Amino acid sequence: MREGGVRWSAPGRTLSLRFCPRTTRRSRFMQTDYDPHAVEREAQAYWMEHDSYRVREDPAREKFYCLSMFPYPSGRLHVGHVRNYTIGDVISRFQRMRGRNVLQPMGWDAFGLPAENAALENRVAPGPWTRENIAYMRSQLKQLGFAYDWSRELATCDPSYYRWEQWLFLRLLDKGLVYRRKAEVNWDPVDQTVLANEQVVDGRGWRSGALVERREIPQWFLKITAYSEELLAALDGLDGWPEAVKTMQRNWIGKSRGVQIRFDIADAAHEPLEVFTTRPDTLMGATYMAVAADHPVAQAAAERDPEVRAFCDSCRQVGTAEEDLEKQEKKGVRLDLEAIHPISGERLPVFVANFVLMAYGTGAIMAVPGHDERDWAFARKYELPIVKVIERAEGEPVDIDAGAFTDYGVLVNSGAFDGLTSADAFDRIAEHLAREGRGAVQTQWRLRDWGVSRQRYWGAPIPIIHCADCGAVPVPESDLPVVLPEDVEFEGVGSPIKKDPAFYETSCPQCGKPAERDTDTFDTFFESSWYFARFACADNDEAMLDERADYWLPVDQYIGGIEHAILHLLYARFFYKAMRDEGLVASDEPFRNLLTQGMVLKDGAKMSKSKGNTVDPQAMIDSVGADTVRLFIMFAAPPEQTLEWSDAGVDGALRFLRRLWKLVHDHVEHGPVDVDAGAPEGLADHHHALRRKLHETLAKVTDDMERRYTFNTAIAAVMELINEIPTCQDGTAEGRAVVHEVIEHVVLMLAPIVPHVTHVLWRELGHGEALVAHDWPAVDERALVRAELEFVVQVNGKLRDRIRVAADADEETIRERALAADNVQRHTEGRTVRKVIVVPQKLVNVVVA
RNA sequence: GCCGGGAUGGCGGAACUGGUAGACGCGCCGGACUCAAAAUCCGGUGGUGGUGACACCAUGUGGGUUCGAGUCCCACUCCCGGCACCA
Repeated sequence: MREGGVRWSAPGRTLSLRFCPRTTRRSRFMQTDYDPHAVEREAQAYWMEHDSYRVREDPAREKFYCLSMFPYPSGRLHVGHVRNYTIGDVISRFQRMRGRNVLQPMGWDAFGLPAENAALENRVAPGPWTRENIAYMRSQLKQLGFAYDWSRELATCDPSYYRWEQWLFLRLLDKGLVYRRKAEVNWDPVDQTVLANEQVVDGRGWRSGALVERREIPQWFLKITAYSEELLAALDGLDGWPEAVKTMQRNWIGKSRGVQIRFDIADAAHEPLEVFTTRPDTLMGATYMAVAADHPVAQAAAERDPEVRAFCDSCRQVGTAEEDLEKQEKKGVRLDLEAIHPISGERLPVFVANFVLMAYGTGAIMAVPGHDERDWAFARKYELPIVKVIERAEGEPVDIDAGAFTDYGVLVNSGAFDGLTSADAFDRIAEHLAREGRGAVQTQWRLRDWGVSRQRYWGAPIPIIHCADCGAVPVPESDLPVVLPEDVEFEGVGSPIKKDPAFYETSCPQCGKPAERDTDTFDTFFESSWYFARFACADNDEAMLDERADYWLPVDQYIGGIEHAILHLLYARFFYKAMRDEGLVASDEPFRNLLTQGMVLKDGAKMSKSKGNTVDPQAMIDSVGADTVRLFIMFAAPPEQTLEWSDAGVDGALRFLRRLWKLVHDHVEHGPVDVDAGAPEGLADHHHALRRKLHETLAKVTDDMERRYTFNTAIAAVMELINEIPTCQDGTAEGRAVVHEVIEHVVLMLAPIVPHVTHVLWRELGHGEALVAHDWPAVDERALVRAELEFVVQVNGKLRDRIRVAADADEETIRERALAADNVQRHTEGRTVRKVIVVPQKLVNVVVA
């Protein structure tokens, strides 16, 4: 049972001696000095012995699912992890004190590239390497005292985990949400292998140094685009998400309304060119066309013209990363074709250009250099005409020679459409084209389907068998999981399972003839797209999810790095909706509230081994203890902001905990406290003042922890409160009782942040029941009463004086007192008072001529 | 290149809804304790001028709105995150 909130002078209390430290079990004398390691050992032993963080589903209690993004087991925790997990732990512990049934699980995002790299470097297979890392990092998390329910731990590299995503993949395949097509990868022609984008450095393979080529291979895709509309619309309902993240996702999904226009080619036998534009109002300014290097028109031209062929080949000598493509110098080659403008009938040259992407829209564009910056730069370079067709509605006329004008405006040089606004012209031109059968209004999305095939070893096998006769055949459910062999030799490049007949040789489930398994593995975002659901029922080997998921989901608070704002969070949202439509979960969105933490920097730069500016949290835990690390990291900056690491700041945190320890020690050493002497009624002024400060602080800290998540200001407020304690150490029983109330509340308020030291201090304060079972204290409204208020007085917005007035003074009185203040008199003397603005509780501004 | 974010003392940061700029901590300076040092405790600490009361300047840069701007608007500089195969 929980001990109630701390109550002071409860009516009818007969025992006035609140505690007797000398008779408390275990500690006859409190340690004089703060010994973080002894304290942390004791607290952790208690939690383990009592299984304090094990949670069970309890429909009678309000649940709170608090989740931090699980780590990739790279070997050791880094400071970013410590920050992420401390934030999650503070929120979890706070919510628990608020009476919620809190689930805080932890697991391992265990598949991924680094294990393969480590395998090459150290000649350890990815499996054992990963599991060793997990064991070490788990011990680190335990040392940090995070309140995880370890019984739910999972690792995505375990077949008991990935079998269910193989199962779901086949369900989605069945449903038509999975398909196979060719798609481009980074190909290293020397190592004969596919490279990840990060393995392409300046266009070359990181190991071989060879120029990377884009190459097409067959891959599996998930139809995330089937959910484009819902993924976009549902963002509006995610009130608990940061605006910045929602904006990024909206832009990523990129819904746009435009017109698909057909341009005939002068050679009547030629297929027409289809383009998509969001600016049909600029159609009359189109002076040339451009197609992607992979566009059939460019490919056909390459057959005829060696120069075009060379250009198209050179376009392939770039990785697949959009950043690389966009940063290239805009180049093109003119084709031996002319397009016909659908309205003017003018002939337009057609280029193949490296800035047109086959993956977006139709792979062809109409270029309007007057009103698009890229088109403008390209036109300048190749001396193509630039025509102004949009004019500003008012103000200076547009100078098209200085640069493209991309705003909306009024049409000029557009024949029958002159004088229309851009918005009207959009509709009129779209109608015109539709009538002529040359175009139609269309919605275009930037979002592309999710390619999930990876040509790598250390991932979950894709449960498909390729049969010469039957094609791609799903592995029967009864044969799942397809287990990844872990006892492999990992040397050189290429995936071991692609060379392992024992893995890939099998028979076709349909016809029984010899067939081969798919040797690709899933993108690791696949695992991280549903792990949060599996934590609800990680032990179920009969089903992916069960009714426990209905109790815990959705996640009430998700915490992770801002770098996951788009990909991970969008894939997880998509997965959740797909799982919902499979009847696996009951809600629409996986994460009700999202907190995106900032990076941790050292000397103004991201920590990295190459820069040699890393901080190892383990060394810190070893020297100053977990509580100090937790305290510093929460005090140094609010969670969403980048955090600048400071060793000096760590010392400051340790010093604070020593002071706190000493404060409690000295207080306890004084012997029992008569708490009734601190009854709120009739306290001396300075005692009432401290008590008011306490309850004001409690109100602020509660708000900071619950609503604002600004733990740095919560800690600062507690420090301020502690700094006021000496005002009441006056040797009176009343002062001592108030100080006692303050100290107990300080320990409670700090409990979510520094759980070990507060656990021990709470016991030293004479409580038989552990702090972990205690509720968050309540604010005593009676303590907040003030007789007087201070107002700041400004003259013309500059601070000139301060006045104290009775709390219930009316505005007229405040105004009079403000005008009468000495320094206000000096600044208003001989000038006319024009206006007096009174801001309640705060300030008076006297406006003079 | 495109999308998102940030910039406040010597440093990390505070100022929550347009209302006291610099809370809290670090560092530094001075003092106490000590044979001495460390640790600890007490006091001071944005800049300039003034013995002082005070005054002026100051939130990346330049403009604007307002009685009042760190906060809102416009333009720019630099830094950070993401860009679909790092996680």
